[in-house]
This record gives sequence, structure tokens and C-alpha cells, in this order.
Amino acid sequence: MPGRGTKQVNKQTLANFKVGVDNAIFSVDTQQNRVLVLLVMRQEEPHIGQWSLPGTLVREGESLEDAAQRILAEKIRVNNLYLEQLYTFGGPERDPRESPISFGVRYLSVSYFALVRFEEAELIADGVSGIAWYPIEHLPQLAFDHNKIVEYGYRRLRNKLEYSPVAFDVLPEVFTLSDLYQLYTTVLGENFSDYSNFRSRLLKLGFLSDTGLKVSRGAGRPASLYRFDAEAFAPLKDKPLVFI
Amino acid sequence: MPGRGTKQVNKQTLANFKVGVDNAIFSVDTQQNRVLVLLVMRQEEPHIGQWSLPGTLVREGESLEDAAQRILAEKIRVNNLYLEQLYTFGGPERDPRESPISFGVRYLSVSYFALVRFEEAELIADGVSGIAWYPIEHLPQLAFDHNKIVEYGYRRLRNKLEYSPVAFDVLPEVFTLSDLYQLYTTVLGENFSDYSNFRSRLLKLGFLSDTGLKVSRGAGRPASLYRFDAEAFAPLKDKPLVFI
DNA sequence: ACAAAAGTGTTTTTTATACACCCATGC
DNA sequence: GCATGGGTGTATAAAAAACACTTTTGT
Repeated sequence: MPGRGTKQVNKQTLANFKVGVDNAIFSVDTQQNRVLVLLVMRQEEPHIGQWSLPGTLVREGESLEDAAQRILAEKIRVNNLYLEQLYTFGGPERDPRESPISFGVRYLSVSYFALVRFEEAELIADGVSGIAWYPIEHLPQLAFDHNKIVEYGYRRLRNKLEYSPVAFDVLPEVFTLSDLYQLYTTVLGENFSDYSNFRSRLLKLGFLSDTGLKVSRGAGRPASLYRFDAEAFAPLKDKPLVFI
Repeated sequence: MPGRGTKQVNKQTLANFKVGVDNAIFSVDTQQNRVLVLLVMRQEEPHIGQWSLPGTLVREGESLEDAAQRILAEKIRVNNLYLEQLYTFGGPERDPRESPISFGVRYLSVSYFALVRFEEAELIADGVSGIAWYPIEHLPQLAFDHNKIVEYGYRRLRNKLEYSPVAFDVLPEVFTLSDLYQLYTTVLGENFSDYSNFRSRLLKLGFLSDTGLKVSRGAGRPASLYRFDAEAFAPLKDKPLVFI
């Protein structure tokens, strides 16, 4: 039974962990057709002065998701929110703080994926730390491996959009069908579907309720404003839906 | 700027983490039409004498996936393997070792999802610790929150099966089309598709190559043996495929 | 009047589903 | 020769994709 007798040694070589939570918070600016990521400027070493994802270390008695909620609430005020765990990044070389001389302390990052409504999201600037939305195509070099986390999150966003109703967590409360279509083209690219087919498919699913209101944006016929009807969607929740 | 002045207090209340990796290792017994999970009997407190997922604490300089590979290799010998990160479970109440008197040490579990070929998988019994395949419908009460992890992993397995070629990591090197069909019905249930439709869909995709060999199993016409052709599949890798 | 944006409908093509039937083997 | 599992083909239904056309507004 090799290994059994070396229990002591094994225990000694265990990595020592600090666990942090980093949020990849996405929103979509339907006006400008851009996918945005929330970044904050680091105020502490390491990587001081570099942009990074909003993150925090987990406190005693706090669940991972609680920590994700907490750091999110510190940076941004929203009414609506989609939040789910993304991935856990824990390679030994991801953080310079884990050096041989610092007793091998390892910083593990459990990342969370969040979606918020751009229009209603209110950034909390405390005057000291920088905070800003960045378009996904023009991200700066981020601290740690946060560029990788964003990339991973963006992939998740594209996938989610195809088979789950996350779009309605990103759009304003009421929206036009072209808003919805714009959102899909912005995230998924131009060629995912014809507008009129997209339109009829979505309407046929039956969880978009016409508010009766119309909105006129420049020239052209005014568009009907729709609202996502969560109750009408509920029975479809576990069905393999296609939104594309 | 509330919070900034209380930095000391915050640091004091940070949770202290030990990070473990737990593997949900699945295989499918095509003979008996059963989905199996690998369990090991715990030799240490807490939960000594209870079945659990094979797990380990992460060592210095070791990545999470390395740890997953290591514990897997300690329990089972395989040629082929599919492995991916599943989820990170880190609620404060998941492990009795995190009690107030033990300085709030928290055991966080990064779980990995693995698929192996049942026929070629050789369990490593060290004579002391119990190790066994359990059918997923008859799992015992597992240690910690491992039942939840298995449930989560099983959901992943069902999803993966529908849109990725993981089945070929579970089947033997060569297999008949009914083996493949059996595997799908075993995991996904009886009514997912007609055999003949399943058959033609899979063959039309073009990555199953007929070995020319036949195998006869009792009465009935002998079945052709196929092999998964990874090269023929490669160009389809990023396409949204449907295997169901 | 006409361009622009919204919305409707029809045709064509592709894919899914159901199921009927032939084939090769063991007993 | 007939039951058993393997394998092929066809007819029908449904869904996806393409695109032509109408409606309502601003200018």
C-alpha cells in the first residue's frame, strides 16, 4: 500500500489555499450593438493599477454564491440579475502571490457569470477605484488570468443565448422584437437567422406578451413593445428550446 | 467609502480553505444496460466507513486537473479517458470539519466529471479500501454532498451525450451500432429515438468507419463493428451536432 | 412621395418521425 | 423454418430557411 505510510509527507505538501470569487459581469448595449464587460481598476498589489474583474475573497460562513452577490452589489445596482457559476481556475501559476517563499499559498478563483440590464445598471463609483464597462472586442490586458475568464464567460453567454431565455435578463423590461433581434445578432453574429423567421419563431413560443404600447424610433413604422412572461415560459423551462 | 476603513476586520473574517478534488467517474455497462459510478469506501474521518466519490486534497504545485488525474489513476487503470471540470461546491455547511471550534476551516470541493470504458477499466483494489462500481439508480447514501455531485454529473452526462461524441469514450474501441444505441437508451431512456433513424443519422455524419469485422451475439444476423474516426470528426468539432 | 423600419405570408428545402420490410444467422 | 437481432428504404409530418410583400410611420 504505497502512500499509506507516507501520510505525514502528503499532508505537508498540500497546497494552502485562499479562495476568491471573480465575476464576469456582462451586459449588452442594444443602442450601440456592443457586448460589455464590467471591469474595475485594482487598488492593491499584485497587479495594482491594472483592470480586472470585480472579485473578492470568501468570508467565513459565506457561500461562494453569496460572495459573488456581495461583490456584485458593491459595484453595481440592478433590479434584475442572472448569476451562475462559471468555472474554477486554480493552476499553481495563476497568481504571483503563490511563490515558493510565500509558503506556496495558492489563490484559487471560482468565477461567476452574471448578466445585467445595461440601461438600468447603475455603476457604483466610490471616487477612488475606477469602474467601467468595456466592449468585449476591446478589452485591455487584465490582471491575473482574467482575460481567460472573460473569454470563457463570453462563450457561455453565446451558448446560453441559444437555448435559454437569458436574453430577457439583459434586455430592458419592455423591448421591441428588433431589440431582441439586435441583441442576438450582436452576440451571435449576423448570419444566425433571418429577422422574419426569428420573429415568428419567438412569437409562436408564446411567452412574449404584447404590452399594447408602441415606440417610434426615427423613421419607419412604430414597433410594439413586448414583455417576457415568466409564467408562460415556466412550463417550457426544462424543454430543449431553440431560440436561434 | 464604507468597508475601506474596516479592512483589518475583513481580513480576519476571511474563510480558511482546504481544496479537494472529487471525481464523479462514470461508465456504462452495455451488456447490462446500466450507468455506473465509481465509489470508494472512506478510510478516514469524517464519514469513515461511508461510500464516497474518489477524492483528494490538492498538493503544492499541482493543478486541479492534475489532482483529478492523480486520484483517478490511483483507483483505476484505463487507456482512454474523458475528463472535465464539473462544478465547485463550497457552501459553508458541506463538511462537518468546518465547525466554529476548528477555526472555520472550510473544505471546498472542485468536482470533476470523468468517463471511462467499463470493459477496459481495471479497478485498483489495495486490499484495504473498498472500491466498486455502483449503478446510478441504486446509489447508497454518500459522504458529504457527494450524492448531489453525482446527480449533477449525471445531468452533465445526459447533456454531453446529445451534442458531443463522449459516447465513444465510454464504448469499447470497436462496437456495433446497437451497442451505441443501447448506450443511448440506457442513459437517455427508451423514447429518445427510433433505432433505424438513429442509425442512419449517425452513419450520415460520416465519422463512424466500418471495420469490416462482424460479431455474432447469439441468434440473429451478425453486426458490423464500427470504430470512431477522430479525424473524420475533427472538422465537425465546433459545429452544433445532434446525436440524439 | 418615398425611404425606413415593422410586420405578415408563402414557397421551398431540409430534417424528423413512423413504420414496413428485407437479410443473415442460430436453433 | 422460424425466431432473433441487423440493416435498408419509403411515406408522411414538421420544422428551418429563403424571400416576396404589406403596413405604418418620419421627412
